[in-house]
Amino acid sequence: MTDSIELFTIGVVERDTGIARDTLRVWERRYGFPRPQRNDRGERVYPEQQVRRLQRVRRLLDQGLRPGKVLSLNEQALCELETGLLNESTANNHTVDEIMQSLQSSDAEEIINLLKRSYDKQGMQGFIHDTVTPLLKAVGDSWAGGQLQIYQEHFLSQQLMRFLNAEIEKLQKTSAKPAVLLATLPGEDHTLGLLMLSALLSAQGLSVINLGSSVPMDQLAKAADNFNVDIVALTFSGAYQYKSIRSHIIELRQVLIEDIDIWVGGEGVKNLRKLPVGVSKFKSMGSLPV
Amino acid sequence: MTDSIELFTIGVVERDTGIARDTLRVWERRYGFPRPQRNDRGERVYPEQQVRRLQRVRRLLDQGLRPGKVLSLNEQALCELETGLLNESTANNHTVDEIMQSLQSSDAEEIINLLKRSYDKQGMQGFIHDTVTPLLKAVGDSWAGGQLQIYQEHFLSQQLMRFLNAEIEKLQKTSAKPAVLLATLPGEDHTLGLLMLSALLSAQGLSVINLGSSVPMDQLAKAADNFNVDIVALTFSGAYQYKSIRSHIIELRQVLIEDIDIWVGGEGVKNLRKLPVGVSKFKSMGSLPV
DNA sequence: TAATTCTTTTTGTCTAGGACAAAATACGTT
DNA sequence: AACGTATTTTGTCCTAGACAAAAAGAATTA
Repeated sequence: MTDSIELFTIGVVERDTGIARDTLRVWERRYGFPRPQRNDRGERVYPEQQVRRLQRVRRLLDQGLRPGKVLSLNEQALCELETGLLNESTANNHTVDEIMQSLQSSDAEEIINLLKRSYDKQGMQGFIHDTVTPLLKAVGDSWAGGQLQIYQEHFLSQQLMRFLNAEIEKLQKTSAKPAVLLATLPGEDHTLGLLMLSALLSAQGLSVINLGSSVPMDQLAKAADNFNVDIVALTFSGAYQYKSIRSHIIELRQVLIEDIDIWVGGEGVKNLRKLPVGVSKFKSMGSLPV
Repeated sequence: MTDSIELFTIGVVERDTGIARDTLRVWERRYGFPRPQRNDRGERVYPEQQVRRLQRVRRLLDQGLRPGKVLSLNEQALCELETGLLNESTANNHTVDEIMQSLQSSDAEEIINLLKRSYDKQGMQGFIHDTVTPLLKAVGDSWAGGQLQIYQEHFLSQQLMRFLNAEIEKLQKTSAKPAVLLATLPGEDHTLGLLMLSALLSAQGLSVINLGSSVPMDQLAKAADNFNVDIVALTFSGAYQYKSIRSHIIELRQVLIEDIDIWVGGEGVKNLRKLPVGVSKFKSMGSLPV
């Protein structure tokens, strides 16, 4: 085998980390990291280790930390920061532990079985609240701790999405009322959260129209109008800045007909108090303002 | 209302056309198109019309034409070139027409019914090949022609995803062989294509592990190893940087064990000719190299 | 305590035109 | 027709500065 370390060009790193070229270069200039080698042409080439670290950095940034804080850290400080963000709320949950174990051993079948069993036992509300939510949290922590590969996270997401979609399909009632329009605004990619909500609402007999992620506001308004819904529900992940969330909500309230209620939820709106009239907040997936 | 034309920054154009910034700039320098305006900061801003044309240009490049030929053309010559290459494949398809109509009138129920009926009649292969694929094409054309709202496209995507996921869930067989790993590389978001493929393969009795979109290559290799699959299948949409697809495939071939076959498909690889040993291409969703 | 306003700092995106290798084409030979 | 070589085409990467949008901090109001 070769003992040369694998090296990646800036284009590859851009794709694999989701960080733009220009940003990679300016980070190097400002914070001293990443510090790629150069090939014979004088072009940046990034060793694998730095790419990995960039992926970890990105994870932290997605959680709301700022580049200035994260990028100038050494390895040890970065680790501490990561573990510091681990939520200790790992309330013992047997099912979650089992699923995590199956995930570690790449046992696809077992994961599916465990999910099904858990759902059959708990019903939709319990399943989402007591299994899926803590499971996702456990996955996030595990990833930050380096015990989980990205592909394992992807795999689990896909399994969950398929499972939820399949159940929604079964639950779907025609022309039930009230009708809910579900979406996230541009910049927000968390499809899984939407699906969870969609499943919950469907289970409660509501008619759900899920538009998926990254729907521009004008489109949202048009859709609400044309589908003739009673409620528009949005989710905001923690990465969203609360100030812009507020203004977005206000804007949406102005665009929509008064008759239509607005529901907002997700980590991003947790600390939001005063809301415009006609806007409700659901704190957890369990407590919907139905 | 404002009568000002909508203007897009180079970053947005990059996203919407799949053409890299640097490429957009160098085209401007070399061929004189695109020729964006400048804002007060001196930055390029592209009028909507030029973005549309860039998308058309991309289609032509994807069909094998070269930038030097296409970019220096005037509007009329471009049109002639396009009509010369027009696929006459707009075979009348009643189901597709019906669905498009329901989409226009925002009739959610009817869409679902039509999909189900079509699937029951045709089976998975026929459904994907004769309904979904032409439907997506129709949606694309309709969108390009400005007759369809973004939200309508989103809505249809969600319906299709749910439907396919539900069917896959039913079809799923445990420990069937051979096993296929499914994913797209980073930068490629077209989840729906993956789902279609996943459904087809499942219907043919294969065991499918779908990792979803944007999986870094190293993760793909690890996953293939840990899940012990026989085949890795990737899809590339037309929006993918066509130049880089080949090098990606070659890279993947080097990373994977020889025993594992590689399948590639999607609009992006349509015009790819020479492929490395151990790499197969499936042209349409119907013609899988099983 | 929570929302609003103002100021300062941080951060990502954009610019220029040159350079160069990889891919595609054209040409010449067996 | 198949292959090797020369030429053209084409995409990606470079530098270092600029600047607005976003976020944080400070001060004020309800």
